[in-house]
Amino acid sequence: MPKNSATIYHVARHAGVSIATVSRVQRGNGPVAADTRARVVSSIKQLGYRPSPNARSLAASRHEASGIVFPDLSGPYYSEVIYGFERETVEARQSVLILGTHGREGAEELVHDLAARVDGLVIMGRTVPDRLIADLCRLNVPIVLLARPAVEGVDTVLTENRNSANELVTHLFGHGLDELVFVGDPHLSPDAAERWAGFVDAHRQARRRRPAPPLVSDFTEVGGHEAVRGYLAAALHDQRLPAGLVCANDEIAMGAQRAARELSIRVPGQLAITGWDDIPVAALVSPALTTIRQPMREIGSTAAILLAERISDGRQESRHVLLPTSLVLRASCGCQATGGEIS
Amino acid sequence: MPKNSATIYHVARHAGVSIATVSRVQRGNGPVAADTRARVVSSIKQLGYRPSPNARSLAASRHEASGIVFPDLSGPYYSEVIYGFERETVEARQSVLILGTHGREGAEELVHDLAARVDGLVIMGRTVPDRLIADLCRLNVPIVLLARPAVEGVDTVLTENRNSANELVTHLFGHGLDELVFVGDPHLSPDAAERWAGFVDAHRQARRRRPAPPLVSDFTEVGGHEAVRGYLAAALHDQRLPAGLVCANDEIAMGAQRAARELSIRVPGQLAITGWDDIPVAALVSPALTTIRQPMREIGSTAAILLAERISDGRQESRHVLLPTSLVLRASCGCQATGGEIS
DNA sequence: CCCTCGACTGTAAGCGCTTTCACCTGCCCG
DNA sequence: CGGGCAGGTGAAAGCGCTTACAGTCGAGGG
Repeated sequence: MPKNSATIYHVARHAGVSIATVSRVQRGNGPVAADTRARVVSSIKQLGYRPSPNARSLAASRHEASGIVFPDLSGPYYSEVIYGFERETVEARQSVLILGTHGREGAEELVHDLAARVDGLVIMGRTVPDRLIADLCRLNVPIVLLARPAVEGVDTVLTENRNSANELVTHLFGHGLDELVFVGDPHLSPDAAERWAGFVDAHRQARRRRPAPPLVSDFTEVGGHEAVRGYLAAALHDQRLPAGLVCANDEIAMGAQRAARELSIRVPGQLAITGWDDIPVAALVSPALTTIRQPMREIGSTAAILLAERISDGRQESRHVLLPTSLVLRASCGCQATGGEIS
Repeated sequence: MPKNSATIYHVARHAGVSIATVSRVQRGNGPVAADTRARVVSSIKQLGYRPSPNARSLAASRHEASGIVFPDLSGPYYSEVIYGFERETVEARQSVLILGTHGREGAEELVHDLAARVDGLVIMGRTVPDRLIADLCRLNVPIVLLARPAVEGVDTVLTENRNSANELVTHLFGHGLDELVFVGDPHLSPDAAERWAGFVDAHRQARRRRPAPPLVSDFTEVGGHEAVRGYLAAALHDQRLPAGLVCANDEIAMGAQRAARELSIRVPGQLAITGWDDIPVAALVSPALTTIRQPMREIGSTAAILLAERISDGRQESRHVLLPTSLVLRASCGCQATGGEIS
């Protein structure tokens, strides 16, 4: 029973060559005579040799791995981004390390640890303080930031927010919906801030009254439900129901729908509700959710590609990718369309 | 500008000690005089030293990392399991590597690679062939299997399936629902096979006619929708609608609901629909889905704990954990309850 | 006063690889 | 027939750490 796997020395001895030759065969770089190669290859197979990634990393000072850092790992948004990232990264023969900070105490230390184990890092939104980013940059760790305004020296992947929000709101105005309320917290994420800005833009461009301040909610279904339920109950009491709720993401919108259902408010009859992201269930709920589609997997895969460029091609100048979004019109805003889309 | 981070040698020189002492201070094991320690600690801080995980792994032959392998990374089920796993694993000061096989060609090689980078592996269901598991066992890689029948020499985490399925079906019989159809593919996963078995059990125990064979579907919403839509359309034509659909997971059930809606079949009025897993949206759709709750995060965290036991405590005998599930009664089976639960 | 012992500390041998350099063939060309 | 030149190959120096093992030194006991 081979206690632990064979090393390069075992292979070398078995094939009657030096470890240098084994290394060359296995990496496929240096010149090796055909018969020698055959002998070594056969030994490798017989002994079931596989090089230790650790030793290799140490000697070559690269890791063949990249990491991705999230504030949290739950919910469809993150999981889809990870999906795209993992797929692309593994395709490039790199391992994937993930880390959720979960608002932990020692999060910064964990990120540093992670950074020491990978060739590059993708970091989501405001997961970590700017100082940490700067630290890592100074250590020459390639970094790609997701959904976070561009920073000097690192790449970023963003999705269009402001114009799409404008477009969405303008569409709602077109339905004759007048008083709209934004649900979410612009301070909680750069994305949300942009969406709120676009919301305000649309009002200004349509020469409407300045909209009410955002109905503050975190980005969960439960948070959205709670905020919206309280708000709608009061509005119902005052007989001043708004015409529509523009939610900062789909989960809030789902919570809003639930609140409306509980209060017997018809959607979209009495109240339009829109979301953001187009998470998989948005199309399945009833009424189906009008929302802005974000290419979530593509965010992940784009980040992976940018990172790979930095790592292998040694690109230095920073790139900033802005991915397009699309307005997905469904029933919840008052459209008859069940799945129609306008890009 | 420090090109790359400081090594143990830099710290040693800076503090005027040997690298052994630095190592001792930093690992906190060997005896070190208080003042020496202070000096070294200060140097470490000043130079921003952090030990290279690679070098450490190589020297100590452990990785301080564990890996998790999935067939796919999309959908709420996997993401929740990963959530639980990541959380627990990071808590134990280990890094987390993830790998999705996505039915790739070189998947086995990738798993082997992964195995070489971690201290232990969690593997989901039938993601990889038995032979690979055996290979890894032979290499002394600690392994925890998820949702997969126990195998000699490795740990497993399972959830209760058969009895719960029985209980669910019996409940449906209680609603006076007679002809039930199981939707899913018992051959695709051990879990599904058990659920089907429980479904059959319930029929036998209630002395009913042997149920119709499963309506085959993969585990996605789209797959479920397609299978169910075709089936229901035909059933509608023959005027032989079944009383209920027992879906192998919630996503299939969501697809089934959509199909029913499209065909104007009332749920639960004309057709009861149940799912499995209790994914977050199950409670939010309308009608809310009756389902069996699986403790998804707990599956992940339990796996992490078992793995940690194997790794650090060096436990040898294999353990098999069976996690309980609970029947969650909602509207889609005909219950009035909106969120009631029976454990 | 010498020896023993324990608390510290340093030396050095790996861990398993990559990579540089030097060396050794033949072989071709002048 | 000698020199140059590749293509092959091996020796060896790291990569940055951990960890025996071997010192060193002051204190305490015989």
